[in-house]
Amino acid sequence: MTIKYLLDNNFKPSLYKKGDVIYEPGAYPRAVYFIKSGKVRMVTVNDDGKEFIQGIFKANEYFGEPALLVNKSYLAYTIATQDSEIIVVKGEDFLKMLKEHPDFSMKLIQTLSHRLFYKSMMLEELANEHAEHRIRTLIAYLFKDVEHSQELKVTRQQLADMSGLRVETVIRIIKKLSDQKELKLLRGKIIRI
Amino acid sequence: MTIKYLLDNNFKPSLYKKGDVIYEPGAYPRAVYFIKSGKVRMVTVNDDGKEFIQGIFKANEYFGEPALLVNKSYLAYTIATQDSEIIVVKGEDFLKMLKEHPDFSMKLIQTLSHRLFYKSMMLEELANEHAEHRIRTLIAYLFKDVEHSQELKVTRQQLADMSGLRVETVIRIIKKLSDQKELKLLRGKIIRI
DNA sequence: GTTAATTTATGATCCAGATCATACTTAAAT
DNA sequence: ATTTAAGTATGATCTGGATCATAAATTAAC
Repeated sequence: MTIKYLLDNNFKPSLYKKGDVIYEPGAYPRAVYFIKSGKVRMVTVNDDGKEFIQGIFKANEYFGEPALLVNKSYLAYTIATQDSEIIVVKGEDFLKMLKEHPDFSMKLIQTLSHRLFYKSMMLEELANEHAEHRIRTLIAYLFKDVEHSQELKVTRQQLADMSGLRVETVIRIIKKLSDQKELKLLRGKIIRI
Repeated sequence: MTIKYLLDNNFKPSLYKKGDVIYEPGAYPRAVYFIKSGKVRMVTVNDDGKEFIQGIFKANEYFGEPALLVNKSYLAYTIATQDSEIIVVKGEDFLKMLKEHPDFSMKLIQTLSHRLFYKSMMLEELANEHAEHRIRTLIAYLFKDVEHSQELKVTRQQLADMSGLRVETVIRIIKKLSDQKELKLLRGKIIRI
């Protein structure tokens, strides 16, 4: 796995504290970021300060390549949502990795394809579907890595920031879905049935 | 360029007539589609029949790889918007191309990165911005390959289908932008100032 | 274990943009 | 050159979800 490869090749992780900004919009990309431990959120923020969550990245994932590869400045903030160890791989080293390891290159293509899938799905939702449908789709998507009768580790605010809705709306819809037995609520937590 | 490579290697284009459906949602991906000539639109359609334009592809571009590479069925329809010659490259052949031509692999990574950029930008718009802002951003994006005082070859309906708005709303906003001299209207056509 | 900060909850009001309806203009088809 | 279809235009009404306000329940911090 890639992180191990990097550590074996003497790349050192940097420490980011919860809340630290890793990069911000407008900055010129110089590196790709591999998460050894921790979690980050990638968000765009509009003029009113409203956040939209473009993605959440956790241990063993990486982020920041698209901007680097197309040589455009970042669109989003990336912020550590908990203390994290992140290996910052300089652009040139990343390109070398791609060149020298076709299997990694292939993996990257698949990763990018997955992200495109998610974004296409959400675009369709935001463009055409009403609040309830959006939340249903989003929850179904998030439930896919959650066991039965386990909880979703996501707040209503985060669901709002992923779906383009407001917290109050999300809260009302979750309640409704719970009434319709599509999910369970346990002390506020959303539980997969 | 890739199309030339394919033709030189004896891949033959298929003909699709205007309106022909190249693939549809749910179908299992078996190929990647290279456009020799013509144009296609990729659209998702919701239960009410409302379309959302996920992308427009023209000569020398290709489409359909993400679904193939992550091995998931298609989300969208792809429809020829004019008579088109399209080289249908079977999955295995496409994978072979990727393996044998690292430069192509690199190009693909960049292409996917570009598409991600566009989708991230539009997600932010659909999630957080009002109609006028969305249309401004979208038009600015489309104007980037349009000369000064040249027209945008896009209808109001298409702008609506790319922005998640309704035609009437787009028409009203375009009119307003024209009043504000942000663009010119010539017999209905949108002209870059 | 107590205080502070998040998160969840719920009602009341408001408004941007959807929807409906109808007409005009431009481009395409025959 | 006409008919037909597609696209643009504009007013009137309606509505889903935003916004505002206020409080209760959890969780985190000290």
